[in-house]
Amino acid sequence: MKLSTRARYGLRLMFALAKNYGKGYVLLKDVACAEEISEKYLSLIVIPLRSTGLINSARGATGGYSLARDPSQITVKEIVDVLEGEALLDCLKNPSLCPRVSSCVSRDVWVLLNDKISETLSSITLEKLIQMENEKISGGKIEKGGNHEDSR
Amino acid sequence: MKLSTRARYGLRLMFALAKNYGKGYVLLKDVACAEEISEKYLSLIVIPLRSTGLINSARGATGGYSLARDPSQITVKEIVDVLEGEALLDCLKNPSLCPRVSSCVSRDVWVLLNDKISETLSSITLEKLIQMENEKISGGKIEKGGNHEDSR
DNA sequence: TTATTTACTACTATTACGATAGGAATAATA
DNA sequence: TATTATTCCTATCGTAATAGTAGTAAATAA
Repeated sequence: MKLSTRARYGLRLMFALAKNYGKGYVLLKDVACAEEISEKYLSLIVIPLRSTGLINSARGATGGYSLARDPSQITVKEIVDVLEGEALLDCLKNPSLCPRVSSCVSRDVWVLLNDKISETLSSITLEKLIQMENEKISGGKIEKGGNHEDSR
Repeated sequence: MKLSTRARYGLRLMFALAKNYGKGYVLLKDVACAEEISEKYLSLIVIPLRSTGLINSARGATGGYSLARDPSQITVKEIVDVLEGEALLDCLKNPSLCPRVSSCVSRDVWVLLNDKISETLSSITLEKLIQMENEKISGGKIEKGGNHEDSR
């Protein structure tokens, strides 16, 4: 039940692309630098995201990556599924793996949990994340009127 | 986001103890046999469950393990937390680990997910699991008298 | 004493994870 | 055409976690 860095980095990458949606390609180098992630490592993470059709890519000079769909049309679940695999447990997708599936109550727990996770992650789109960040910035900074230096 | 076998086996063990609650000690050997889990491996899993106070143990002949509390008072969350660690991510419990915590929107996603998982697992007690199994059995078998159809 | 059980410690094999390295393919541009 | 900048592909590697085995010590009821 630990979250892999793959998924975490992947989400940050997708978020960066989302913020640039409609403005052309984004360089992996720039994302890697801004997010302080190894560019090489990020370049591995990006591959499944591309082959699943979540992002587009263009080689060569002026190339880069861009979101394949509007940020409102991409959920965190899609990203996590690609980078982490869909199921919490193999017998969830593949019941034939275990002979005791039909009578297994503990499996029912995991099915339920898996559904809850899916539901939660499905409800969060990249657009929503952008909104969250905006609210965070305007909420954390000068709140109308009295101004003071922003921390950091 | 894979579930470890530790947690899965642990839940099955706890469930077995729950079904025997109030009837004395259960032998690890019996659980291991019934659940087709290596007794040795199970004997490792049982240790943290004991030291957290979820179960009691007694050595020697006529010894064994028993649930420390009523099945209605033990949630799946407690079991999972013991065997798998509480947080989906280190920076959730320990924000100081990451300098970008305050501005990190993706972290907010994981916080939200973590809460949902906790909430879900907290809502399932061992007693509930016993009920689920009973319904499963009576639902799958012949309905006595043919009166009420509890279609779950 | 003996049989039975938990408790403890050490070891091992396998896999997954996080990361690095080097170069090939592609495209813009000078 | 040569150069440069980028994605793309494959291979490798060290470390840690996971799943599991093994052997022995300690406790306890009979």
